[in-house]
Amino acid sequence: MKTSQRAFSLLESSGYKVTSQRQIILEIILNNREKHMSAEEIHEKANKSNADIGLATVYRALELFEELKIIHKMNFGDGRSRYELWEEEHHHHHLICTSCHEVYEVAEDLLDVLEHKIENKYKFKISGHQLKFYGVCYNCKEDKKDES
Amino acid sequence: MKTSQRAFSLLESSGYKVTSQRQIILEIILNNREKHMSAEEIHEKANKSNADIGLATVYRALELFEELKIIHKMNFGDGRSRYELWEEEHHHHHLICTSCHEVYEVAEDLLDVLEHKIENKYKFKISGHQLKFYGVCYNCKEDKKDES
DNA sequence: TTTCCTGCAAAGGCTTTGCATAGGG
DNA sequence: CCCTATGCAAAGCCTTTGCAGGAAA
Repeated sequence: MKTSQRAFSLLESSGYKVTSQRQIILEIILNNREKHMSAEEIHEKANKSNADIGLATVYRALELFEELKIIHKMNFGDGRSRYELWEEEHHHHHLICTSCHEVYEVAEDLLDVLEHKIENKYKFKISGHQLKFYGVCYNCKEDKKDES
Repeated sequence: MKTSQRAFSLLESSGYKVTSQRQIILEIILNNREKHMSAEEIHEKANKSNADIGLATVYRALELFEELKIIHKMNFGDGRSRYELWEEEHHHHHLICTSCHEVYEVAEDLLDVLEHKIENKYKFKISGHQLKFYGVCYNCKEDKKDES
């Protein structure tokens, strides 16, 4: 469980306290990689398996984790923010199904060439990116059976 | 002013009415390409130069335009949705400065290869994409003067 | 005339904030 | 002990909705 160690020393060295609530919240995120949970969902999970944590505390912890680059806030267009581990090189993309609204992760990155081009042409120092593809996933294709 | 013609025939053929409010709202969007305006900003502009349009009407028009693929709703992480013309092949990306929060547009696309790869590997039929780069823009670079 | 549209205000949903208490270092 | 963190409830935003009057077709 390296990630949590790193995260907590980061908290300490930044002058923040390692509270039980923060530990629980981070643990939930770690145990649910690739789930893109909302604050509400994290809150529910926390209170299902542990003591009572206030929703406001969840929001404050998430804000802090984001500031420390432990997690990433994202938006998939459903009106609430979703969170994901930062992952050193968080070089993956998301496929969002416009039919069932499922979100899939894609390992490929391949944006390096494009990034360099943009950095030079626009004099813009890139520190991160977020790429979403919209479309219809395998499970939602009408002609799914024909493909067997 | 081709785009608005196309938009209004689309409205009619879909059974919606061409009202003055919808015309004004679309006109504002057309006259402010690349501005990524929020509903509130469109509302302000509308009431500055014209009669009174309710904010709810703006939201309803934007929702309709999005459904008809006349515009695109996006999210730049500032808590409100922003809108942009659909533009047949809306193949451009956004540079978001983490310092001044300005949003720039990039003409390059170059995602075709990646898209095909993903379509095949994940059996996902892609219909659109959205790519955001985060970083520091030219105007916010500290070493700006050294580069002259 | 009929049906859809608009404005207003109220309601909704997510997120943030104020304040008194609890708890980490 | 001191100072930050938490919980609760209230407040803040952005967005959506209900409803009665108004405007397209």
